[in-house]
Amino acid sequence: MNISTRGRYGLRALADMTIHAVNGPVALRVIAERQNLSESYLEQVFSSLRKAGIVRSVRGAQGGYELNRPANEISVGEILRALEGPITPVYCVDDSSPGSECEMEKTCLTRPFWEELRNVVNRFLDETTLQDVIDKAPRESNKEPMFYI
Amino acid sequence: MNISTRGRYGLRALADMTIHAVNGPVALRVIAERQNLSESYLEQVFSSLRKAGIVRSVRGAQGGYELNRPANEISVGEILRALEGPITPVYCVDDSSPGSECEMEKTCLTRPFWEELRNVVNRFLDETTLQDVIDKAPRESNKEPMFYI
DNA sequence: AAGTAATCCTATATATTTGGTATGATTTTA
DNA sequence: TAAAATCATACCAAATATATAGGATTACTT
Repeated sequence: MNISTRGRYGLRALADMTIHAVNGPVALRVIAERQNLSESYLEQVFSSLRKAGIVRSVRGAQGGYELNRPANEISVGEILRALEGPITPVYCVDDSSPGSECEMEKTCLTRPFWEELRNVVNRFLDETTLQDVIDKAPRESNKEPMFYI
Repeated sequence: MNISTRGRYGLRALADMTIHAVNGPVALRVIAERQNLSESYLEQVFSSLRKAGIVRSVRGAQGGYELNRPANEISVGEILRALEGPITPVYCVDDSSPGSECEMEKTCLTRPFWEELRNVVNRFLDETTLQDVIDKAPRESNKEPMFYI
């Protein structure tokens, strides 16, 4: 039951970017340094976020990334799904990708339970926004450089 | 955000065992056959369940496993934790194993969020019992052999 | 125009985890 | 004594995660 580094780094980097955005885009180099993450790895992460419409990029010198929408209109579910794929405790209750249905769907003893767990998790993730994440973050983290989770 | 086969097979095997228990222990060979699982792999799974006090074993011919407590007194959280280790979306909010604390605990931007997610998941898992899982299972599954999730 | 700073893209490498199999020992019943 | 079961541990192959590397492209600055 684990979120990989893509999701962890991605969410943390987004929170960092949002907090430190003054005006104009923020370069990955800056985020990577502040959060002690690999810039190259963040590139891959932000590529996914851009393709999902969560951030937009500005290329060239003085470029970088910025949120594509206000932080309170971006759910954590959306972010994690962009980075991790469908969030589901077991693949067989992933209703997002047709063809992934378990063949014993109708008779499986545990399927109804897993569906419920999936719903509990996704409901929470979809109700929580990037802004909520930031609001819950400790104060000091807005001032000093962070290190890795 | 995935539960591995240990947790999936384990929960399904337990549900199967509970449903089909008449009196006396059920052999893994029978469960494995009915649920189309590897008996050898189930041995490892049930070894963990036994050490966690969820099932008890009867050795020798005509032996097998049976629940160590009524199904409505065994939570899914207990089962999954025995098979998967601590259920936590990110390792750094695993409060069960001391020493695993993230060093940036106090200042991490995302830690409070991950803690909340961990709590949402574990609350649900601890509130749901093996009996609940069975009660939600489709009727037919009590009669016919199942196949794998 | 040149240099630089940034994103973008894709291939590759390495380490870890997962999902088992295999082997044999031990225990108990028939 | 034979058979049926748990118990314990070692091992292995494949998949996945976690990056690193190298270059191409774009745009700003001087």
